[in-house]
Amino acid sequence: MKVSREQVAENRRKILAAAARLVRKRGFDAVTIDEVTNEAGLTRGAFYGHFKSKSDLMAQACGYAARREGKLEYPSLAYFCSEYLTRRHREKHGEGCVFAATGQEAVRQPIEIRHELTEGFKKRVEHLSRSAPGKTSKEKRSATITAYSTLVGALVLARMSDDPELSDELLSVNRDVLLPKLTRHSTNQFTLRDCL
Amino acid sequence: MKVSREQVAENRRKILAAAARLVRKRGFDAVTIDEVTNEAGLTRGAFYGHFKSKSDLMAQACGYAARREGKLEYPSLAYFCSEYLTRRHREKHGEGCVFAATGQEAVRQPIEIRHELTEGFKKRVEHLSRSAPGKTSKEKRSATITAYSTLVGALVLARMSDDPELSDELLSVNRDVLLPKLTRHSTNQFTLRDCL
DNA sequence: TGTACATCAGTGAACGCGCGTTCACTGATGTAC
DNA sequence: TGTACATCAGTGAACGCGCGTTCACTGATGTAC
Repeated sequence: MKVSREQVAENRRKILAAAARLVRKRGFDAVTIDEVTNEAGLTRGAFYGHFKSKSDLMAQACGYAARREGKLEYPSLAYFCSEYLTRRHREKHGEGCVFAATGQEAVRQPIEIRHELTEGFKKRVEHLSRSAPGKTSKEKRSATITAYSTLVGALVLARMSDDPELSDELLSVNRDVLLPKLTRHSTNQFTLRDCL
Repeated sequence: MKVSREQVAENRRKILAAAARLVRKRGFDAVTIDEVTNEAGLTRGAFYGHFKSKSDLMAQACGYAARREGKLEYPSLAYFCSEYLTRRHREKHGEGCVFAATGQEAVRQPIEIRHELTEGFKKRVEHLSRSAPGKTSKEKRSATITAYSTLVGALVLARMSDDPELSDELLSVNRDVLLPKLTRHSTNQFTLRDCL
């Protein structure tokens, strides 16, 4: 049956949020239209009124997740790293960093998906660079890129590992190496709670 | 038709090598039994004489790739990093680092697959630690783990990026940050060519 | 404001395709004599 | 060493299932009067 215009917008938003969660939890190939629409409280058939195809949805969901699902403020790089390398983040497969959760699979996905992720990553680097250590903006950017690379690799490897000790070690070792470098010169404003 | 015992062993080896290549290139879900057996010069039906199931093959293929496909010598950590962060490695989707190529997807795969990757990763860290900077073996291990995390993250992000400049930047920035740290104290034996 | 009806978002069955897996068959291997 | 035959690795058709996508239908919305 027909629904109100507000309901249409709300349904679309729900599909997008469900997709952004499920693509990180289950991956591009494994997530199904059924799962996504059911999580949004709809049925399969409603889907194609909102999106052109599955990969269209995936691209938009990646963009949504990469833009931190609409959150406007960014945490400092130091705080971001400190929250990133935690058991909590490692366990949150549906809500964590979209680059660590889908970046590697995205290589084999349509260019639209890679594009959304790339643009999201650029934005994030720009934001985080502001609070990065370094005298010039080039130094700040380098510090951010290396830190982010380390975060993504550490999380991917920690999640991959079936040995809990190794997994914890990956988080703690990288934390010990990374954090001192960032807090030394940073403004140390550990105020934001929504960094992931 | 029946084939000789040597041919059976050779066929099995070919299937394994093809799977190790294709799983890195196409991912666990996307690679098919058809692709693998055809690349090995066989047909679909021959498969179940060699492996219990697709995921059995995937686990063995991951173990095979993680053990560097039978290569015995390990390069130094510095040389390993220097070869890792190259355009050549970024482009070699089927032959590069198995952790960067499949680690993130492996999270959603059967435990046997994760186990093979984890054990392979442990072995590799142990080997590379020997040539890592640091006074104690704990320091060497920490340096190796951080370096490897950075490598994996950098390669995943570089491959994800649809912007060639950003992709190159991910390689070069991490290279500039990582290599000086490793060569300062290392033995500098850049002799091995088979590090990936 | 009230009513009649055209619109159209959502439903759920159906379609088509691809893939993992099975199986009856083939014919080369390798062994028993 | 030579031969007859049992074994069994590989073949390719077939099965079953799941998933993306389509479509005829339903009934609530929202507009024209």
